Amino acid sequence: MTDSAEIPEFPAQRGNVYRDTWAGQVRADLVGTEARLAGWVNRRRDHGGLVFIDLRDRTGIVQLVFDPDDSGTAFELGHELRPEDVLSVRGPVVERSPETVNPEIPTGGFEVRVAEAGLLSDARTPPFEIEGHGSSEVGEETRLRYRYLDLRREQMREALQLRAKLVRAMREQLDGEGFVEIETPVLTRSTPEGARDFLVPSRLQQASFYALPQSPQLFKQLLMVAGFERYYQIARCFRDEDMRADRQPDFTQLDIEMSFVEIEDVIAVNERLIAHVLGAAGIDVELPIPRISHDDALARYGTDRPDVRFGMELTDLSDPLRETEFRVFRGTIDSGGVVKGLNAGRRELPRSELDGLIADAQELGAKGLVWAFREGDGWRSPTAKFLTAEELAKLNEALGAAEGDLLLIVADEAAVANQVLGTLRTRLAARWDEIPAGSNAFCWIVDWPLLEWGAEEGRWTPLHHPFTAFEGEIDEDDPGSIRARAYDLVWNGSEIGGGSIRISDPAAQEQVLGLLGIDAEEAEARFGFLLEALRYGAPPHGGIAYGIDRICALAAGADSIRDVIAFPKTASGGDPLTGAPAPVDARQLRELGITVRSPAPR
RNA sequence: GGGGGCGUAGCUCAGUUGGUUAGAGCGCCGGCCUGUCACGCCGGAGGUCGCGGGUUCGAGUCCCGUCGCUCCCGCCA
Repeated sequence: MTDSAEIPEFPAQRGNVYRDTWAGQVRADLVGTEARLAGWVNRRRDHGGLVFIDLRDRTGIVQLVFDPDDSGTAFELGHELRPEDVLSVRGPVVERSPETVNPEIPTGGFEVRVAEAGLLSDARTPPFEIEGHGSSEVGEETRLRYRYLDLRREQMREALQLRAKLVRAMREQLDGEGFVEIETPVLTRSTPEGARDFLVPSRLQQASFYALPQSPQLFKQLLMVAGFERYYQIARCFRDEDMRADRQPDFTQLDIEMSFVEIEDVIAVNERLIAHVLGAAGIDVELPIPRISHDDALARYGTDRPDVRFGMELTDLSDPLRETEFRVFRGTIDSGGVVKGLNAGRRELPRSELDGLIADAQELGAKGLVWAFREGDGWRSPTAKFLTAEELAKLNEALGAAEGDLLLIVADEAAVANQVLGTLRTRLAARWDEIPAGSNAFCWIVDWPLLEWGAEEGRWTPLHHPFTAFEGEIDEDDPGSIRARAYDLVWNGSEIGGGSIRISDPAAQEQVLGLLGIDAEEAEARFGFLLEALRYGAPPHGGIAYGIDRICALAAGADSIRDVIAFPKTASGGDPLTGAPAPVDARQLRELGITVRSPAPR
């Protein structure tokens, strides 16, 4: 942060009772003027006869000098100050003498000599240091318990301010393209399908419940029927599923829908949008964003959200091995599975790390993992003895293996092989620094199947949602072959957005619901309002929804979306700060007609 | 629902094969210090080793249970 050219824009503070200058604003142009600042004591360096205080506000840090020659009373106060005390000061901005300049901070060439100071709030010693000592990170639970202190840290201040900037850029771009921002309800109706709903009991209609929206999907389609044509919303959404580093029970979506559009129209608008939004974070997006078909993504990267910043693509080795005598491979192929390989490049790995890779593969669901190093025309590998020289040569060729390359091979059901190798691919690339630092790669995943067979449910289930439009006619005998008019946007291996053209023909909608095992009666009960609306003149329409938390986390370089959410929840859905979720008064429950057995209400 | 990791001072952590009074850095408190910026120097306080039970002459350490945090799988239309 030594780039003094970049002076952030701070709101004017003239006329404010406590402050006319932000800490981060103390620069050359203020030298010789008198400034009033207010903020928190970041650090104190007390030299006995001279006290330095680093004053922190939202914009940065500036050094205050408390010198008895300037003001005896202020000096006395300076002596008493402790970290996180809230302070207001007045005094001249001066340039520091050359030997006292601190090149580490933007305001390091200047300081404020305090003529007058007031303690606005006496702070208790914080449970952790706001500006810590580098490497040691405070535990997440402690951070969340005192989130208001955690948010004082530079990293969190900047993350939330970046988030605000990105959201502003979203509105700028969409407003400029004629979109209308419209709010949809948070208390709405459960439309079971997909994720588990959060339910809210109705007091006025007991035994009935609202559901919090998993997305504004149906409302935005109704808005298209209503003729708004271009809609967006920064929408809070709720899903009662288990958490991850990139999943919270409540999260924020940029929800967009457009009428009279086809895939190309939606993609064009969204490429401009994403370029503008990420441009606000200083990230260049090269347009057009490349497209990869869903099948290709699985074949080459083992996942429908591939990280395309690096190669190490997967190779299907089933063909060269179709006649092999090696039972592990042959058996898998004969029973409909695949043998897939990954050329991890030239590596020297000790046996212990190779064993570790096998353990990783097993943890991910594989029965095992074959490793090999190309050596001459064959392999150095425990598995080499089971394969003929001819097979080894074919495999080396298929994998593009050069001398010394490490080859990793999984034989399993296609889904397992892809999951294992796809995960190892990204893990190993990260471990071996194969991902160019600071690089960004985007891709659209297109040409999705509409449905997949849900073995657990024993029926076909949508890959996106039941309102996704499809290509051509529906083949009732082969639902798996139907292609969806859907697209996902993937950034560095994270799915940041997904959408589709929607079904605007009520008959087609009923047909798809039928494939999902929802008959006309049930469809009417659950989605009747949508089907009815579609009968009153629905334009062709489609849209997309972005995970704002994920976009911000990626833009901020954060490992978890919790670092770009002001008050996130823990992995068990709790908030250590407020104590939510919590029992409620017995009276509240009585009013709702709810009986709770355990834990006992207060 | 399943698997991995973690839980010791306010914070971040170390703690040997089960063995005397559980340590370090930072922070905190007191003193000294007029150019520091992770200020420095001297001194000091601070512990239910997550919680409960068990084994043992003896448990931070071993066993069982439980709670919490975290990562992953399942799940997330």
